[in-house]
Amino acid sequence: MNYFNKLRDDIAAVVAAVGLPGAAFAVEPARDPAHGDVATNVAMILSKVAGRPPKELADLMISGLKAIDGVASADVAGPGFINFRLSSGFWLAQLQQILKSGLDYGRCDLGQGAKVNIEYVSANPTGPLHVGHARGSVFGDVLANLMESVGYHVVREYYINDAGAQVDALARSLHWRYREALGEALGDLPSGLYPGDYLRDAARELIANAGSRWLAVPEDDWLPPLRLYAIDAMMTLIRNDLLELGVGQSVFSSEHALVARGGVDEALAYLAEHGLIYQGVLEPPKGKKPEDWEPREQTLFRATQFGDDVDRPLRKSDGTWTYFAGDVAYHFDKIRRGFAVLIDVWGADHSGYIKRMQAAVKAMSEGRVPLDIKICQLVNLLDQGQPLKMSKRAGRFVTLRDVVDAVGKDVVRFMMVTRRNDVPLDFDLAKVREQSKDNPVFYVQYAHARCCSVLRNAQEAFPNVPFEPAALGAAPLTRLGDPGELRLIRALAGWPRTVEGAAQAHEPHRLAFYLFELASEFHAHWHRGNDDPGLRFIIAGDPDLTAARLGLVHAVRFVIAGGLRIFGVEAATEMH
RNA sequence: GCGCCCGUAGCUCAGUUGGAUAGAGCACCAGACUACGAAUCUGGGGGUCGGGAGUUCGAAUCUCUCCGGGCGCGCCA
Repeated sequence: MNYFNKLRDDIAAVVAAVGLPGAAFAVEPARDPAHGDVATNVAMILSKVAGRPPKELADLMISGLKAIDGVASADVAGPGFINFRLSSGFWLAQLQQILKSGLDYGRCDLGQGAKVNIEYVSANPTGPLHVGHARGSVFGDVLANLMESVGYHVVREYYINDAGAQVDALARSLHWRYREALGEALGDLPSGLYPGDYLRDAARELIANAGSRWLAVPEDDWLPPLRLYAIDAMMTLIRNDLLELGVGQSVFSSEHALVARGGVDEALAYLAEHGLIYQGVLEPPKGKKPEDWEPREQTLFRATQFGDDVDRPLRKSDGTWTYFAGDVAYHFDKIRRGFAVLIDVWGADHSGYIKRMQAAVKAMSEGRVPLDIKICQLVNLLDQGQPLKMSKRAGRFVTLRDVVDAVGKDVVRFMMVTRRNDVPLDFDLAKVREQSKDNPVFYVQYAHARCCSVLRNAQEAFPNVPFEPAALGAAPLTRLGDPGELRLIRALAGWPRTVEGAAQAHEPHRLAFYLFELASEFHAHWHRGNDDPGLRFIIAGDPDLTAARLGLVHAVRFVIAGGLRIFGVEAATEMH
């Protein structure tokens, strides 16, 4: 389906036929349409290994290249590029392919069913998700959709950090609110506990379920059960927030459960067997020595053997595991579950942990399982250009739910992947409600709605002509030939390559840019019809031409809707 | 002090994994509606790709080094 791949195979066959060695060369869209449709650097790449000038090699191959199916012309240009122009028959065949594939155009089997684990969100279960979580949630979810669409078997996962001091604080916070709700006058909430009304709600539910049975017992007795109760309540909250956003992991892995079943011991035993754990003393960080620094002997992982800067501690001085030890065990578990690729989606504040985690995975998988860690930078929440103030300390922050309720899930989802994950993103509540080109969600959906609109109108104009995509595949598509129409077809035919590239790079934002550009091409072509009515899609009295052009409209609609489906965004059929 | 990320038009950002003359949008200027939906479109000006050096046929992209911004830096997760 990705015609660049097909052409590369054809070109490679010509290379072999003239007796040149194989090489990794590129087949790409020509940068300038004046150059042609497709360009390859094969002659320049081969010139290095063959020790002959690119031009000479190109001349050697040119007659073979011109004979490739679908190639209308091939020319040598510039420093040794070979530019191809593809035949109109070739482009019409692409269009037919789109009409045949429908919403599935662009799907492929690149991944060949390989198992990929994508872990995302993994927010601590201490409260509802805030707007900062939206980016990682959507990024992970869209990346998962994208990987599935190119043939990977994807498992979407959430790691619940339910084993540390934070969930103890959560349990104490719940107990405080519980006592409060049962009538005790407690005054201000002690520092270190979680404010926020959601725990008042949880306390009231607790009373409904358990009455006052946790009131008069010592902390050692109420803490473990209330911790479980609180984590469960918070995870319910979080899951519901995620569902509101259209995000749904299928696997929720509990750190507590992992530790309880000996996962940490197993992972560390594996590392110990391979001689990667030792007792040692770390140097203080240079130039920033903490005031309370004391040399301390710790259990360390030899991360430096796998590219990290220092060896990393696995055990705290009180004998319990560090967070890193738990994460090592968790990734060991993922490796043992047989994933070929691991992807973690983290917030920017965790970027300091990338190297050590990758070192651990490299060590535990003997270099076989790549771990790609995608860092999501901050989202600057604005309203009409003004930053929205939030105070997490006071428990007042803009929740994910607030934002989804305000602008809708489709808008949040699309906007979160309109930037590369590793650059900060401005999210302006006023702007995304605008119906203008400033608002990319609107602009893309508007293009789709226009497609739907013209299809409705056409059916009214020709009540007896079948305009379904299946019928249009056989329509006289050769009636298409206007340069604007061919531009659109070329743009459409580039979709599979865009999907493949985005999937290989784990960069879903590329799809957003593609869709914006495709929408732009479509709007532009639309307006050519304003200036020249002969270019409109619906031509009264010419059902054949209308049918051919509606084939193009259907194709645009399919690609936009298929792209939006990867984003998990509805393709609107009308704008209001 | 060290590590990672970022630095591209006045602003917000792309740049197809090293390719040809670096591209969009916003803003600014000049135009296009008795409409297949003008919520849009057409044209114009605007650049030392943070600076410098290197690698090669060729660098925004790779290496080194400075400058600037963000995040992080042994018992927080």
